[in-house]
Amino acid sequence: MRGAGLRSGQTRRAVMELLASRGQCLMSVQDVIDAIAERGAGSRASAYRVLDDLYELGLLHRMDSGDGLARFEIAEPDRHHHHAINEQTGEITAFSDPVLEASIEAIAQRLGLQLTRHDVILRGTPIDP
Amino acid sequence: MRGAGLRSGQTRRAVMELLASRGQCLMSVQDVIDAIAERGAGSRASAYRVLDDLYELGLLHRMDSGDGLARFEIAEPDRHHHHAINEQTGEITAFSDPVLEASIEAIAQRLGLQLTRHDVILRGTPIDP
DNA sequence: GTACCTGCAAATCGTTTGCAGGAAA
DNA sequence: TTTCCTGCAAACGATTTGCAGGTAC
Repeated sequence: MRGAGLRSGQTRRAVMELLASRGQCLMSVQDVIDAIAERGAGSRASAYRVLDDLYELGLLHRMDSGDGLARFEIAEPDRHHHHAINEQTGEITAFSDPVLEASIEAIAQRLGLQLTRHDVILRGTPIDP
Repeated sequence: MRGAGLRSGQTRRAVMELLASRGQCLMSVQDVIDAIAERGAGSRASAYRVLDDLYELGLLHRMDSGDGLARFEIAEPDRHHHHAINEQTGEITAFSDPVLEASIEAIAQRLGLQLTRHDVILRGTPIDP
């Protein structure tokens, strides 16, 4: 981060600490703003700027789930995963699957595409056992 | 469509004819508005309303690609597919893959999820051969 | 001391909605 | 002739930007 010429302002520090502490958990920008506000730091504009900076640096993952809200979570390279949305509750859970990844890899190769990113979003309702 | 109590207004007809003629091709709402405007029909508001109606009926697929624009294409049940985005040109191409679908199916089962929808979006740059 | 960061408020932009008139059935 | 559809303009809500002052280094 320092390498990119970024300094350590209060909002940036608060956002990074927040997301680092949450792990694989998508948060909407508003969630982030509320959370850092509780710590007594941050404005809406700064939150958007910080999230965007960190995303550009590849430190965050971003998901646009179709409800018009951007969501972010910390990028942990060794914990690659995707998300499933419970349409009844709106709850988002993470999952990972090597077969899925392999097939995506194969498709990219077939398409002649050097992947920079890929997203898989599952939506559905829980099956009562 | 008639079954849902919908009538055949000029905007609705223009949008349906447009998307039906395009096939598996995502169009942004603005694209749709421009296209039907050329035919001398349609307003922004009606376009949004019509697209939303048709989407609710399951006649259209919708994709929110992260650039803040909603895109639609006609839903052809026997032509299930996903999309790959060329990050250099913004061009969107469709692809389908049975292995991918099977792995998604398996994941949903493992998660105890009755899928209502699933999206896969690949982003990358073309590999020069 | 300089360049970056922050907060505020105003501006943007895609999308939605209220309303009154026009059209389909 | 009832109900739905349309267009216009205003409203909305998430995100962005201009600017002036504060802060990291």
